Amino acid sequence: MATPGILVVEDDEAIASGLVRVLESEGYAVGRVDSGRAALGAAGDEIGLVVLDLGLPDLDGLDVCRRLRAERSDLAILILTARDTELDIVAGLDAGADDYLVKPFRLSELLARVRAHVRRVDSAGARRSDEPLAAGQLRIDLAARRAWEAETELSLRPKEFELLALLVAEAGRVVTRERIMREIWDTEWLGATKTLDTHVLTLRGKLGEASAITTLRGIGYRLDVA
Amino acid sequence: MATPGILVVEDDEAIASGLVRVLESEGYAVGRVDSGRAALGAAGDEIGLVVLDLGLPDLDGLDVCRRLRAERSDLAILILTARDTELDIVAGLDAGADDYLVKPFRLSELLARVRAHVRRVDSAGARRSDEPLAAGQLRIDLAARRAWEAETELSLRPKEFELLALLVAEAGRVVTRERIMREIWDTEWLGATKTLDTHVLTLRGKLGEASAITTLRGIGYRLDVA
DNA sequence: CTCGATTTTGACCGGACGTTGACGCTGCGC
DNA sequence: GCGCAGCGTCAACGTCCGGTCAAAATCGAG
Repeated sequence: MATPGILVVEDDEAIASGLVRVLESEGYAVGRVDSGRAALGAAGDEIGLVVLDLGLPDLDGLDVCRRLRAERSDLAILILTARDTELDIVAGLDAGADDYLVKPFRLSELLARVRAHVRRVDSAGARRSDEPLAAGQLRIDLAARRAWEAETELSLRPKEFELLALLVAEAGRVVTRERIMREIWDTEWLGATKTLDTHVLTLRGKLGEASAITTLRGIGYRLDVA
Repeated sequence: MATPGILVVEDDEAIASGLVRVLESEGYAVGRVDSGRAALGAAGDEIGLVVLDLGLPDLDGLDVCRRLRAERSDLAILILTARDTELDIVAGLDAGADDYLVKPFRLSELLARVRAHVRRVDSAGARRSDEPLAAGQLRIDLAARRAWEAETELSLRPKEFELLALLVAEAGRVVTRERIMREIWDTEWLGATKTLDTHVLTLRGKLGEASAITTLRGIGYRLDVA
């Protein structure tokens, strides 16, 4: 499982299937249940993120949240609700939720937050941390957050590491600027900013001859290894 | 089916005939019906995209959408409507729509989206994007964005690459100037401009003897391989 | 709060790339 | 054979995109 699965817990048919469709179109593996009890049963190891509606028919949503948190400390929980008072939000976060979205919400905002949580879960080690990432001389240990070129370890800063990991994962293929910005900086706004360029620059400086980051003008970058 | 047909479902006479006219002038095969019931009957295999207005006289538009989706999972559905709240959009996407356009919309935006969907439907059916494209000595890797002739890699600029990819994909068949301008330059304005000619020129210079770009006077170009 | 590490910004530069326009060529209809 | 329209060819130009670097802002540990 490259990306962890998402479980949608929502009893309103229209909203639920809409959410599932949108999330699936983003490439996530999505499961869906319509009650709190079912949620507790369905949140297996393959689930990395739960999108939880609070207005459930059987159990209290916050209670479900607490139990999920108790079972799986590494799970990301995103609460959806119509209640927006400060107290509600505090209660939700206290119950172990990682995030809180008030209905009606904008889809783009939900997706942005889902991306953020998936990324967090991804790199926190819920992912097959031993799934060895490599290309040519480059080896990457996501769990330990370390990278080697041949036998020498690279000294990378956090963002540099994420960028290199993405490029290695897609070695030989073009990775668009848009995608990089989305996955590492969580934004689509790729206007006049030199952030990506600068990081590519420093990465190039730290890589040897055997690994080259090729620029595809107007498109993105591609990691080419000997 | 080179380009999938488009079905316009709209009961307002003025809007409908306007849409049909514009889409036809873009080179699409366009059908038109003015009721939900007729839409369900008219959406045959030759239809790749349905432009669906939600304010229909007989059936509920979302219902039509759901039924279309149930019958043809590969169909692209673009909804037109005056309702623009987030909930409406979620409901629309839930009903199986792929896209959503709020009236009043700009024609250019509609056309851009139609293009995007047609492209998707087009390529989803035939080839996978990571499947290497080839014709004769020419090989093209869309994912890596590289091209080879025999064993030597070609050094192509962005537009040249896209042009060659299109020609290779249609190798042996004529590709009209109109289509090239639409797919690569996203415009139909093929008046007095030497842009295409120049790119064909440079491409010819970079290709060897085994691959020839034949000119079809007044029509377009055809890639002929040994 | 302070300091150092890390990230982001902004200015500047260089060059690749796309486009244009003038001119020459060629096929095709008359 | 003539002329026209469509295409080939080439050099030149303007634009946009990415590379580069230093300085500023932000973050995070202590």
